[in-house]
Amino acid sequence: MSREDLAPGPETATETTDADRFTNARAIRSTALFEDYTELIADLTEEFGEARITDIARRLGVTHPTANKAVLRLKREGLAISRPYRGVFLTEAGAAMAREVKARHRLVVRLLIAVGVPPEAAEMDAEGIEHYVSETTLKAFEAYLDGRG
Amino acid sequence: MSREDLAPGPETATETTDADRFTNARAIRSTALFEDYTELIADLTEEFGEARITDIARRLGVTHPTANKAVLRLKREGLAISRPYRGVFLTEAGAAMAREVKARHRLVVRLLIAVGVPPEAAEMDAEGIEHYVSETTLKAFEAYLDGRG
DNA sequence: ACAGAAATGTAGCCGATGCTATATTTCAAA
DNA sequence: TTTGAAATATAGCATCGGCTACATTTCTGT
Repeated sequence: MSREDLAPGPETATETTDADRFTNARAIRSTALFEDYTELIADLTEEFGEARITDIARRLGVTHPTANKAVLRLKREGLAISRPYRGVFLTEAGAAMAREVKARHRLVVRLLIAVGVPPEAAEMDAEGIEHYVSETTLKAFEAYLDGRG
Repeated sequence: MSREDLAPGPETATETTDADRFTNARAIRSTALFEDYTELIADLTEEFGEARITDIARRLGVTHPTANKAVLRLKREGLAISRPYRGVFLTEAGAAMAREVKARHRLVVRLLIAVGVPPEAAEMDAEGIEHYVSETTLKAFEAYLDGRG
């Protein structure tokens, strides 16, 4: 006996299922770390002219071996480049991701503040929320902030 | 030479640092899965009187060994109980988590829709966002939805 | 009652993401 | 210039969360 026989549930035909949503969330979870790293490397490069492993690690609150391993993955994915014992730099793809993430971050913070969230909490929560905001939702946020919401 | 010497940055004294935010986000990431499972087990129990591994797996879009392992972790954490080859049930702690998560989920979806996000996108994005919404932000959402925003 | 189907459990693999401990290299100051 | 400190790299460990393959148990229909 399958449960669908007993209770088809609200979803029919082409609707989005629970599984779709969870699968989507899992996919995002796996890219969130890359987004954090590219954004941070962009920040550090702007501030200091380069992003050093030690600084990356300190800003993220992890040990440097952890940061180093993550940078290896970034390089493998074509998002960053670096030479041994030297700073890390973003590729064009990495820089593009960083710009995109930063824009999303700012928009999420602005929206949270606009609906009454204290700035400190908005910054804190945005750090996690930003990764899950879709293009559609982003557009809606923009419209809302432009007073058309 | 440490970078703090060159650029103290905006944070001083008791302010929240980047590292604090990222550490917070990582902590949440590690509980997000438990929240998904407890919420789902609560739903299935209400619908069918029990939550079976196969149904949990299908709803989450994972294989049953994956669901089984997660349930083992839930049991280890005191959030669920089960006997071999039988359905899974929440402990009081698990049920409390489920109630809390469900309330948060509904509130996030309502807020997203209120600021103009299409319901379908709101449901999709809420699945990830809900885990990162703090108590403070939740209160702000409530106030906003009550027209006091 | 029993055979086959369905559900559940277990073993073992993999990659991601954290850690500590230990090289190695670079940098800075005497 | 050289030497000690700082930064970086690497090795090895653990857990999580996904998978496939296979064993076991329960359920169901004849």
